[in-house]
Amino acid sequence: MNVSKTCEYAIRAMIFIAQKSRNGDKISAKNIAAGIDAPVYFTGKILQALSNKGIVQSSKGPTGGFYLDEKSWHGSLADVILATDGSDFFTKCGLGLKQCSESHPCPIHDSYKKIRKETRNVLENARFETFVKNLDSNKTFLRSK
Amino acid sequence: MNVSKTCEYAIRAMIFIAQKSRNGDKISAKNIAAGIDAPVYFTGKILQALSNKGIVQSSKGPTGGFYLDEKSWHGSLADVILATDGSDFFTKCGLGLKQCSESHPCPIHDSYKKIRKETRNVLENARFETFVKNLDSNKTFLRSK
DNA sequence: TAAATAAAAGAGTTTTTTATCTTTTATTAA
DNA sequence: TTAATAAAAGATAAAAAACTCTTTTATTTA
Repeated sequence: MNVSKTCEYAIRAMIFIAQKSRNGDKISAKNIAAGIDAPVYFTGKILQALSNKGIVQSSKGPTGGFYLDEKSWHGSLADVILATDGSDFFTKCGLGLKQCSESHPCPIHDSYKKIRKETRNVLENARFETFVKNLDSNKTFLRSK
Repeated sequence: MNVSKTCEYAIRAMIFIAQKSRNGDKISAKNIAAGIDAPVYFTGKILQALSNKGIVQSSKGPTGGFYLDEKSWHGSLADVILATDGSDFFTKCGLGLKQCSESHPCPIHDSYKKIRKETRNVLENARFETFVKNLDSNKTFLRSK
């Protein structure tokens, strides 16, 4: 829960790309930003980072843009969160204590463990492909304006 | 998951106060900061805010300090998170979409709903009083140094 | 092969969060 | 009734996150 704003844009962008690039199209950062109602330059930077980590694919030049290969198409929300916010999201001590571990736990260690297990499970099984159908039929939405 | 640093200090402070003020003692911001290895002035500010919201009690002057009344003693992690990070933590759309709601959901609405239910449940039932025993017996810890 | 297109890279700026310091107010106890 | 103590309040400062702009590199197609 509570990912960075960068990560929110990243997830929205990924779901948008999943929907729009199914047919082989490549989508420009500009069009993605417009499609998810996000700041253009910032979206570009975020996609650049995701591309470097192999979460999304890209190609330069005219007809270029961002798209998903077969592997990325099956990616999950957990992958995006890991790429943008780092492994801290899934592993960091809830109280920020460096020495906290299974054998040397902070007071809320067990509570957090329970939450994390459920969170991780849900996010790892939430794949981009899952979301496209509901988007296509307008049961869900991505852009405000 | 992933609360602000302010909230991490707040929870650590609250658990520390719960442990140390059981016998009626009042604990100064200075001693609390030392006890949880947190920045003194910042801890003071955080406690001030928590005090304004009734999460913790305080009194000025010599022998003054922070303590918990009967009601606060039974408080939960959810109370602290709500006070420091606001209701967004429990209710904000996972993609940051203002218009997202039960009847007009974003793509990941249902996934987040599931995570939130578990998260909220755990945090509301994680009360300060619960943590004191394990701290007393050194099964858990709060300060690094 | 030149013009156009789009991502990559790099260098800012702005805003928010985290953290510090100083002054004021309240309370206690000598 | 004054000196000491501790929180409250207010004003900055530093660091991180969010966001923008410009230049460079790669690619396409006319």
